[in-house]
Amino acid sequence: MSRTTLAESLDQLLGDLNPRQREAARHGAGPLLIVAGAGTGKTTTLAHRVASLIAEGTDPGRILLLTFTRRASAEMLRRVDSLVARWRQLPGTTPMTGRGVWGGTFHAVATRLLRQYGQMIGLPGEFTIVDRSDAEDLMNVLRSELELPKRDKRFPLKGTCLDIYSRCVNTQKPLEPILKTVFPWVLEQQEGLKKLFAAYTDRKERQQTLDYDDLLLFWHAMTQEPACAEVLRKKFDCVLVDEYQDTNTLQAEIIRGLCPSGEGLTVVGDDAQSIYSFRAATVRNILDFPEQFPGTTVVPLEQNYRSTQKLLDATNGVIALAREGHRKTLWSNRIEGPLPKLVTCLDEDEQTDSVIENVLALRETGIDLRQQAVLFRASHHSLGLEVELARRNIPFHKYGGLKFVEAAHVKDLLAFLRLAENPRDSVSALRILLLLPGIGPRKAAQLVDDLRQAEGNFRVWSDYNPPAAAALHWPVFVTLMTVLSRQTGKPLELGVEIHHVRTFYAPLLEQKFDDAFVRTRDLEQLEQLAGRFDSRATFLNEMTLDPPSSTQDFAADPLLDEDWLTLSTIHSAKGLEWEAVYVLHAADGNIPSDMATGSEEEIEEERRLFYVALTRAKTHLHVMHPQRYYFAARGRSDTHAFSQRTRFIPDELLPKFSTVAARQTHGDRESGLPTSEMTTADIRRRIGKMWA
DNA sequence: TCTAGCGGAATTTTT
DNA sequence: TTCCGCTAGA
Repeated sequence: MSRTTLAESLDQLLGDLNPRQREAARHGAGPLLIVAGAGTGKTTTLAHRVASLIAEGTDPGRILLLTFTRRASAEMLRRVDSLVARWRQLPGTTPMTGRGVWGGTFHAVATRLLRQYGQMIGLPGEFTIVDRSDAEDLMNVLRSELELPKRDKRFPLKGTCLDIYSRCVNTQKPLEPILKTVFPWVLEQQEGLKKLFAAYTDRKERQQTLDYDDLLLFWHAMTQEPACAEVLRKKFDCVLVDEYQDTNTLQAEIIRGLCPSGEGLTVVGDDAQSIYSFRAATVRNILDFPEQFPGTTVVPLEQNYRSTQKLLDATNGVIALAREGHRKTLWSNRIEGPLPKLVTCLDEDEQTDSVIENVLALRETGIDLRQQAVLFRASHHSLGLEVELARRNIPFHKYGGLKFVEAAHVKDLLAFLRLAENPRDSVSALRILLLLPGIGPRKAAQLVDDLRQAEGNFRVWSDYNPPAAAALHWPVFVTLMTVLSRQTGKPLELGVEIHHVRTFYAPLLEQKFDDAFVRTRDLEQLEQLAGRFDSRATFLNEMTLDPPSSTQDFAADPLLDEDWLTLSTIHSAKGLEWEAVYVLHAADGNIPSDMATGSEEEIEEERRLFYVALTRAKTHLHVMHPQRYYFAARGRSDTHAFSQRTRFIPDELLPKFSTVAARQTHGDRESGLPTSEMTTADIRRRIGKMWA
């Protein structure tokens, strides 16, 4: 193909982009930083860049595309694929495909690379990954083995220990400064913590498990070791990183290890949307990128394609009050549209009613539930709304908060499979053994040790003489584990394996939980889901790295044509957009959260979080502010406190919103009525008292 | 090994 | 207020 034709075809491929976006997509090999404001077509630009790299002859298998979530990765790869398909139809182009691009989250890519190259650093290929709560359990076991709580009653809890450990690893800083700045109240426990962390590292090594941090840590180690680094560097020609503002020190160092000079490196992000510092992400990565990589080209994207100008005026106003950051003012061609609404409600019940009324009203005008979303700071903020939606039969899907796989019964079931996959996994082994009646921590620990000495052959357990309470279960259990371990006979299909586990586990589940019925259904669904995976190892991998966010996820496929409303934490809503967005609880204490008002940095992060929430909306934005909060115990007390509107919308920003009271936003209510001190919630509470 | 009871700490966001 | 974890006693 001649040069001119290639250039012309590329022009056609990039035809939909604006000049800035095109510059980013066509940029050469030098380090590139795309500062992309909310809704400025970041995904489009990145997808076009990848597609045009492929069009110009880069092997897709030599492109690494790191995204923040699996959802974002799938979307990006889908778009690359369709762009490449379009390019193929243009005259004179050679056949090619967008398939084979290395895409995924840092953790997912790390897993893949470690399975493939881990042997270089002595890592066995069949390691298993433990999730956060498994890691906590292990921390807890070691904590008591080392008798740390005994020595001093105030030794931090397992969760805190893991937080501290994780922060050290992810910031690549020693324990002491971390304790001083982030966990000052446990400074005295420094020695104990050091011992604990050493034991934690040892134990993971012995049982061939990696936690989330290890995935990054080991990948990082490989990029620092000259021989390994060489291999990894040669593997990729181009590395592209999405949501760069939410990477932490370790991740930034991995990137630098892969592209020391910045050659072939593209990062995209928006410092105004950095919301993951609790995971040790640091905005400095994006702010300092040009200094880290001399010769960086910075391309800012400021034309917003998502929202109306009226919404942008308000969101620009909110973020302009931030203390620092790249100043940029987003603008849009979409002039038409309503002002964003600041809706004051008497209390939470009225907030719920108002949201539902408005959702339904917009649906009447042709905006499906799928194009609307309700966003909130903390997972439990949507509880009241969920109850009411369920009562009214309005389908919804909730993202964020407690994951399906974190539920105890699901963890139990997965533990059987984990142990079969990796008999050294003592956390899973302990978990299962403790399920059996008559077996407590002591016996369980002994059995785990026996298994370790027998090098994972489950038949050592058949010699064990169980206490009477476990007599019935024990032989069945040993047989089950022997079969699952695939040490003898023909391996079973994964679905069949899960079925066997379920059969064994059912009576234990009955005993352990009051709501056994619901939980059994979850496990049935898990069995169904397993059919989609080609191996047990992949299945366990996926369940740890990219767990389904709710049981509804299972149903999502067959019901794709059905309409449902999205409920999501603001964190989980990152990168997404809807026609209409409702932000719940825009009151001080919730936004910003009381938990996060300790320092100015924290408050600034809450402000950005609020900004992320607002900028998800394309046309309709409702910011809800309940004025009254009741103190917990329903029915027992009607004491309440009045709330302040979120400090992120101070008086001077009010003109950018239309301020309405919830009761006036819906229906043919008569307006101008006097406001009673009593609300429906009061009445309900009063009635509730009658049978309290 | 299991359970009841007591005292004290924590309460969010996620790979 | 609730929930967690430790301890004591059966």
